[in-house]
Amino acid sequence: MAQKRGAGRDGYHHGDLRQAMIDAAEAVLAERGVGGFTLRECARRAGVSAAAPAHHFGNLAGLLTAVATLGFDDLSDAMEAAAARASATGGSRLAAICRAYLETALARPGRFRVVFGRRELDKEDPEMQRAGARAFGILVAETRAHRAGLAAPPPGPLPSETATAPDFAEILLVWSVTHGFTTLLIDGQFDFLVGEDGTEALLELFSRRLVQLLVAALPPEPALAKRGHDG
Amino acid sequence: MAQKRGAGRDGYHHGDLRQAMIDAAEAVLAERGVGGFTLRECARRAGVSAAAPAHHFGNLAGLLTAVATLGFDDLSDAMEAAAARASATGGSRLAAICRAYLETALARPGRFRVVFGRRELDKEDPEMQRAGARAFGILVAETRAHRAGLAAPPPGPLPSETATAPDFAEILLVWSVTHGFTTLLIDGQFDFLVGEDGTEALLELFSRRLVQLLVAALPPEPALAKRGHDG
DNA sequence: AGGAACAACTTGACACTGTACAGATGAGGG
DNA sequence: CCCTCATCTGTACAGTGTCAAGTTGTTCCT
Repeated sequence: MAQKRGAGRDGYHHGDLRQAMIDAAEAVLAERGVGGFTLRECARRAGVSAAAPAHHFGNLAGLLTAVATLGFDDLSDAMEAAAARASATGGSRLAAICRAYLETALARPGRFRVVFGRRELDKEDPEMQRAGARAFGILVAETRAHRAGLAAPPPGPLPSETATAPDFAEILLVWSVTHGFTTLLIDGQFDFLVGEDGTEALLELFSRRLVQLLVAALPPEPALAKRGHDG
Repeated sequence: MAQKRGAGRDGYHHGDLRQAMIDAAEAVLAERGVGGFTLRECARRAGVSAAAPAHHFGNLAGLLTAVATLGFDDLSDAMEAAAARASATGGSRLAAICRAYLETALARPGRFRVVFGRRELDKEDPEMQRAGARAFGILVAETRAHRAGLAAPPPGPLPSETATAPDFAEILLVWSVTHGFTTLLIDGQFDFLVGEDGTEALLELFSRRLVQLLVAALPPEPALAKRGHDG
């Protein structure tokens, strides 16, 4: 019974290999990065043979997909928490979620790289699709609420035809700025400008200046308040 | 003698293996993508043993670095050509280089992924540093010219202390938007919104709406005309 | 021209990788 | 109690990047 719940290993069966593999994957990503990521190394850390994970994840892509799902949900959690905090202190929710996006990626760059395209994932996986849609939904809702001048987005499900919405461009602009800066920073493209220890300064620059320019670039559209969600 | 110049293979020595390997690398990247990229496969296509490339590139990272250098220069060439075309037709040069960035990446997504971080490169390589600085320099110059209201950036070398320049944020904003949109599109993050065949529509959306919002977000600063380059 | 030095390439090996398959193991349901 | 079946092991295979030692051809010096 300690077998089914604990992380330990009593005998032949592991008990909770799926979770153990995911934990190991996170650790390997943190230590070695996505380049040094290996299925066999994860299995080794979980104290299990190289072929064991196949039953739980199918193949390498399956494990990475599970990690990516976690990554999406972490992104969502961080953005929601940041938005709530901003509401409490009277700050801009939209600016808060952009900053949270960047901070989450910086906290776990390996995982972030798994989420966004580095290696092949199983894009049909319903759990990952749900997690991805959730994160994107936050972006949509907060962008709309900002433009409508609302304090917070109204509750409710996301509209399904986002791609044809009149504010599609504004939404993608917010995502592009945030994702672009994050990616460039994570991948070290700013290193030749500020050195490797300039991350803190760049984070400040992003929060104080980039996001300000972005937020100012979004034309207000009070009509969206009516549509808001579900429109 | 046909040995030193041609791509053919007469005897023991190849003659121009370095270029042959780069060509093969580009082909493999185009066919199989960065995930299916392999040093041995490139060597096979160049008609050479697996260990042969080591003498020219050191290791895999060396070959990828050479490809990345090409990618940076292609980006620069495309941006310069687009800017010149925009000047001729009276369009916005800044908008043109943003679109060129996206189009270049879409034309060769595998190479673009090599340039921006997927696998480990030799970041100390002087040729790649030069190519990267050149591409970034175009971005800096065009952003400044745009804000200064100039038709084109004045000739001259780039200022060296870009990172502390007052318009650093504006420059990074342009890069972030363009790079972010490009990365998200290339990595298929928009697929769940518009399907896989919506690329053309997204390119239009980017050029007509995203870039417009971006360009409008950049506050004009005529004072930069004095500084411009070399300031 | 002859030979020596040297760069370019091959061969063979090693330690890895992901994955497939057959077999061992043990938990839980009838 | 035993039987089923998910889970895990062991082994194997093709393929990877890289290294060391040996071959081959060019080039340059005398």
